[in-house]
Amino acid sequence: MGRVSDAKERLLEAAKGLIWEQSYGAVTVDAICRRAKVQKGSFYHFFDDKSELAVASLEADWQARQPVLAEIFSRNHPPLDRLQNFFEHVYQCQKKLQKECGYVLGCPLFNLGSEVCTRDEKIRKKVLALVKGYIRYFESAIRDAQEEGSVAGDNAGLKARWLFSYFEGALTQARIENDASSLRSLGAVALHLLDAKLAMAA
Amino acid sequence: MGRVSDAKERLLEAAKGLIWEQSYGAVTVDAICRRAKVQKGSFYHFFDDKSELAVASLEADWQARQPVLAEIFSRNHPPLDRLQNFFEHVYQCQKKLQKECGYVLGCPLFNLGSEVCTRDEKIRKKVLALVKGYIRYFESAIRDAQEEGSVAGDNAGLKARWLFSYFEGALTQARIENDASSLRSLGAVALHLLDAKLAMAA
DNA sequence: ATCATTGTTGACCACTTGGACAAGAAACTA
DNA sequence: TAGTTTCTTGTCCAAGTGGTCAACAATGAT
Repeated sequence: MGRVSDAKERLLEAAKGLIWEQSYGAVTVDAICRRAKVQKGSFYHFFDDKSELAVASLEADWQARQPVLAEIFSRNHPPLDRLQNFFEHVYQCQKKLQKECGYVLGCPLFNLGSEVCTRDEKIRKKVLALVKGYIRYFESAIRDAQEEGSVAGDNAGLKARWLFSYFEGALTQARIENDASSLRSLGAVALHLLDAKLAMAA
Repeated sequence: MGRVSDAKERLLEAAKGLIWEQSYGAVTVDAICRRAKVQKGSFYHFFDDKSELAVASLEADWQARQPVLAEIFSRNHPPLDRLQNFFEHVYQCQKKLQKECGYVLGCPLFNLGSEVCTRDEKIRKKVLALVKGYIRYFESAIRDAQEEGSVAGDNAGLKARWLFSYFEGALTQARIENDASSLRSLGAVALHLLDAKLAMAA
């Protein structure tokens, strides 16, 4: 088996944190190693370069979030509740970030994706794959809502994309403003956008 | 008067283009100078550093866009038409970018803003100021629409922010996907989001 | 115990980076 | 014409960059 170590996990965690707090381009390999308490030699033992680490860190983060997402979007909950709970969850996360690290950081996927998409095809592809994952959660909730009649129409795929765009736009704006308060109404606006029967109730 | 030159304008233009196509962090002072065909010494004659150039370039770009924006959002046009025309204009711009440079570039303000907002307060402030400019255009159109009865409610400020979030989210997603086609329905979704009386007509 | 595997260390390198600078060139002014 | 201001040029530098490497250390297998 050889020597064991959690250096790889520490690198993934450090990269995720630094890139989210700053940006992909602003974070150097040295800085990642410093935060992970790992020598640069070890870095290159585990990863070819920063780009590969970023992709791995996106995947690790996605995997780590699965339990929470699966619970929130579980079919045990009424479809519109799933969305409301998801948005509330995001709002709480961003508020917590603001309190703990001083910044509303927005969405790590979109931050990174929009930064490097014209220059790093691998990261771009990975971001797109994970974005699709989120949209599928949205879509299934919307479809179920449409089937039970709490949302109009039968275009769940389209509406999921609209909603996701609004969601990401709001997150990015919150990041730039460094103010999470506008995210409180994410769920209410979502109902509006979806043409929900109980619109503006929440 | 001393020696005259358009090097400053060339630098502004080069910076705008490079940062938009790539990202703030990926663009070096050398690269900007190369594209602008200006020596580095001249760069530092006009600007203190890259950050200051970026701010100046945002401002120059905003000024240059004013005539078009003023016309689109002129009170001569019916309020909902203003929004429809604006979104159509953006769609055409992004399609043109895709054709001419190979990439859908999204919004220069949000791209830059979300990248540097935690590390460069001056750029962040400038981005916020210009964002506010766009939202004010939205708000005035929405308010006029509400007054003439084509949009429900009296919360123009709020709705302008919702719409802007959706708009920016869609732009960023188009950038990451490198596909402008989803921006075609910007206007239609906007009517939906605003609770417009003639929703989905366009 | 020895051995292959796997992870660690820190020195090392070529290259790029932002930025300073002094000398010169172009324009306008007196 | 001489002088002043503004812009240009090319060189130079210290610091930081991504990335390599060979020697070393821990682990489990035989």
